[in-house]
Amino acid sequence: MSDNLRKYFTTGEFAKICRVKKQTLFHYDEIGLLTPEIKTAKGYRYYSYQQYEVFAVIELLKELKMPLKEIRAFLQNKTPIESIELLEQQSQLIEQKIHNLAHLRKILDTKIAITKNALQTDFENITVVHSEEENLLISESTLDTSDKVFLKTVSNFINYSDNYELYTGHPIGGMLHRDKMMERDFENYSFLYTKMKNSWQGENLWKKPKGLYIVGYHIGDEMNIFETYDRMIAYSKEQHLQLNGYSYEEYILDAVSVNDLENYVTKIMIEVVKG
Amino acid sequence: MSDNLRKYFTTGEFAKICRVKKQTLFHYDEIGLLTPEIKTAKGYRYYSYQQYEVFAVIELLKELKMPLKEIRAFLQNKTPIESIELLEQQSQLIEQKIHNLAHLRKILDTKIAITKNALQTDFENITVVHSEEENLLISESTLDTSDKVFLKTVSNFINYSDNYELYTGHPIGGMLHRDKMMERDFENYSFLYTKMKNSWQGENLWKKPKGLYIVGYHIGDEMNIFETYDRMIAYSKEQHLQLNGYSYEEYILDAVSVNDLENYVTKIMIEVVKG
DNA sequence: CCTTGACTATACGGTTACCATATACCTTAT
DNA sequence: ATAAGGTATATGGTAACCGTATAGTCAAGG
Repeated sequence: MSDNLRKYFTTGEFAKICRVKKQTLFHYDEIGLLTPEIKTAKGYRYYSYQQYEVFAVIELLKELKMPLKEIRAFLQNKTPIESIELLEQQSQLIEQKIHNLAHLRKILDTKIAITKNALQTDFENITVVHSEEENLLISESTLDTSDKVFLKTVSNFINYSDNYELYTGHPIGGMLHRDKMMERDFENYSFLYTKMKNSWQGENLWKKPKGLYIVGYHIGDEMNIFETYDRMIAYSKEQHLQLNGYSYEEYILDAVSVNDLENYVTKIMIEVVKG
Repeated sequence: MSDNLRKYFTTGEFAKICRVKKQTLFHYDEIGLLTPEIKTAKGYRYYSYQQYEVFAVIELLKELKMPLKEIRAFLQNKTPIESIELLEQQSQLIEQKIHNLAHLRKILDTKIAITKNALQTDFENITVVHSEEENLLISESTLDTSDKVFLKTVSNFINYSDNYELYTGHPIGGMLHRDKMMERDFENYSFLYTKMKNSWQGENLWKKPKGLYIVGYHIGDEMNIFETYDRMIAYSKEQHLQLNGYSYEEYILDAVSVNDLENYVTKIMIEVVKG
């Protein structure tokens, strides 16, 4: 190795330090992102160990999803002040990302909890349970709307809950009024809803009342949900319970945890009173 | 719209809800990741609003850098138990990512602080400062080593500090012994170092002693660093200060914040005693 | 000094997850 | 019935690489 090549890494060595493929360094050289400090007449590349710092910054910015072109533009043309500005922006961005990841984690944990719960449930049994008050986020009314308006409402609802980071992993359910149930108009939901953390206060909030609910599970296509409603209504009569307010329907096993429509499970909770 | 197409979104509508391009949904259909619930004879796609939940999960897993193929495999072939397992893994993974991002942020903030500091510094002035004890992580000895061994040591040092997440954004500096300074053997570092948080305890720790240091700044290529050393040594004589222990050299402006080698700035701190 | 084995560079094709655009077709509102 | 606007398919392009083949280079040992 000629004298002025001392203390320089070859591409392979430098790649090992950086924990990337040689290819990646070739690529970075090609696009002018990170060129070796020395390039011999024969085309051999030599990197100084100080260049590792540059590589580390590239990696960092890449991790934050900045395109290589932008990283190059930044590295090629900057003053210390511009550099500080960019780095401060990125620092902020990291904070946002952490926040976002924490939110994603909450969603995952909710989904896990719901699925675990479903696994311990006997879907054949109809039961009566006492439920505490719950906070629900609800859509605009979807009662007796045209399909078009219904879709618009769904769309608004999803966007709203996404915008305000209100989606917590709980499924989007439907509220069916007792009257519609009696009319066997099972698809005519009054509202869509999704569960909120109990502390949340805001617009479009619905307090699902505390009290007695008949709980049943419908397995398979929602098309046939009337079958389960029939069983539950029959049960209510046996138990001398009167339907009251709304029925709350939500998937507890869906495409995320099972394969076929036949295995989907919808939980149905109908508000009732003794009488 | 035929009767059984009611309450379904077209590709464009669904794309809007999902905040992606239609193209993306075409793509997902093509690779069998998310196929619309209904496809007419004419090839028109219709998505149910429940499919949004599936899309949301896909997005989430994608965010965690899972390849679409794997997401598809997961969605196509699973039991609730497998599903829970995977989601729990991902939840863990998010924790790691958050941890990692927090670390990246620390690195950024350190670099910002260093650069800001540099901007307020007059590089022409040589000063004497009293410095408190500092924790440094140091490499194996690089004194009088061959170039090859030196490079191996650098490589080990970088890997070590990366492995243990000890890289905090502080530059990798060099420690030059007084004797080598006097011999004008300016490239013969005894150790490489990088600054640690003061709380850190572990192997390869060096306590940079508290006491007096002559501080100077070298602008440009390190090749000519002897010029700055000469000025500093002359200054030490004027001030009746004796060189003692080591000189600590580190970049405070490098390729990350300035463009050309000529604008790089190396901070030099030489341990001294009155005498 | 020459050979040998390990390493290097270049080139070319392939991959993933899309985006843009052109063309032809379909739907719905008037 | 027609126009406006939305849809599907096809094709080509992009980013940031990875894999592999080929040929050239280096450096250590005999």
